[in-house]
Amino acid sequence: MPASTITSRPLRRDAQANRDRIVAAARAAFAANGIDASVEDIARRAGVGMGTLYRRFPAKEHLVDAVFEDTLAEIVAVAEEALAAEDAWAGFRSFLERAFVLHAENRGLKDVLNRSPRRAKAEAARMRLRPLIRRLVERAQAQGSLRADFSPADVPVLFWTIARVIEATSEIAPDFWRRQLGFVLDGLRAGAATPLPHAPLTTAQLDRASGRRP
Amino acid sequence: MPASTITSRPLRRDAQANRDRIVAAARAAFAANGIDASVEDIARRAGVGMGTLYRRFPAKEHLVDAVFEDTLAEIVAVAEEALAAEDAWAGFRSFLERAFVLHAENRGLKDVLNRSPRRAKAEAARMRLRPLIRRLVERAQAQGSLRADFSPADVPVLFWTIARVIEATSEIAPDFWRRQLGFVLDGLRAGAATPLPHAPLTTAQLDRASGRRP
DNA sequence: CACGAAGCGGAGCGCGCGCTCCGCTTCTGG
DNA sequence: CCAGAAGCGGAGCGCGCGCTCCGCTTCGTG
Repeated sequence: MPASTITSRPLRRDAQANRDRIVAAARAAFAANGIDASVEDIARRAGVGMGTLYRRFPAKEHLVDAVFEDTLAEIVAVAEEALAAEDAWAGFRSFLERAFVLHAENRGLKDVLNRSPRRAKAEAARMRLRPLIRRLVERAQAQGSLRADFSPADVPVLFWTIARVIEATSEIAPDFWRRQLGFVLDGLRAGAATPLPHAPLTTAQLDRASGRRP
Repeated sequence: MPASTITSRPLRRDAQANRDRIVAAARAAFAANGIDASVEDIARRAGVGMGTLYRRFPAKEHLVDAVFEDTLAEIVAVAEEALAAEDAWAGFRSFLERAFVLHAENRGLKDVLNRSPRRAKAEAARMRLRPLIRRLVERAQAQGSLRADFSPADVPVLFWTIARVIEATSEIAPDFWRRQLGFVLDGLRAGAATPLPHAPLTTAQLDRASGRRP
């Protein structure tokens, strides 16, 4: 995987090396400090000046896209693998667990998935994910293991909640989120179901809720 | 309730009126925009200058304390009332529900409860709350309704998670958080219990997790 | 090897934040 | 009623952020 994008002539050798160092530094910074890691910090870690960084990535958002492209693809892959499991409950559960491991490894991931609309790459990933999640849910309900009143639209809500736990505890007890997920999963089994006091979010509501930072 | 604090001579009449308007404006601003509402915005809403505001409240934190004192007391009261219920499960549940209603009504509350250490009033409220929560939990476990492996230290985690849902949805579907709480509560009933993959947080870990903003 | 295109560094801008400073205004007790 | 204590407004400071600009350096091709 030699250069940036396919368009435009290849970069000069030194420029390409700098670009790689910038992406690596950004990956590390975003993983450690979340998406709010400062551009200046990233440039310093990469050993380049601000000008260099901004010629390659005209806005911070481009940098974010470059860094998280792989991770987003990985989430999709995790969902696809989960669909291949014979036991639908195990698949559903493994999708959640593996997706949260990715969150725990990279503090910036939750910001990319939730924050501010028009993050093109993240939007694309969400679109690819949506039908996979629907099938994971419906399959587990058909097998009678997942409660019938659970909705695919509840999955993003699970992400909000567990990501919050990871945010609070990842440096203190990195696996603690598994406990909270345990409580929730116990509440999602068909046998545990009790009538719910509220309907799931509609797709439109979810879209609105996923891009808040007024 | 005439003046600011008992200490020092009473304020001049106009000054006291301004103080009241500042607190009211701050309450509205924090409720609507969270604790990050700007001081300038608060001064504008109150119709006073920055100088006026800062004479009365030498730092934003003092303003926060003044505004949230009542709400914190209310949470404690809610816990005490919940302890008076005969059915321990109903008490536990009603404590959570009423505390989350307060969160939903005031976007700033979660910031006050979680953010940055040494928020004196909030710390005091946490201390008063801790034994009440312990009794709520142990009582419900003794009655056999709450799963035995739930720990009082898991209650703050519930607050993190449901507060996150409220943050995302309060303007879109103000009661939606009740759905997520429903899933979780179903997982907390004794009958739903399945072995958990992680121990609860220790008190020290909770303290460290409750003051993050690096 | 020389020279133009490409790349580079980092000082500095604009913004919004919490907060300060100080010359002017208003209340109130004797 | 009037001095002076108390209160007041808002321009402006320092900070950290994302981002820009431009004079200098380096690459690599003819």
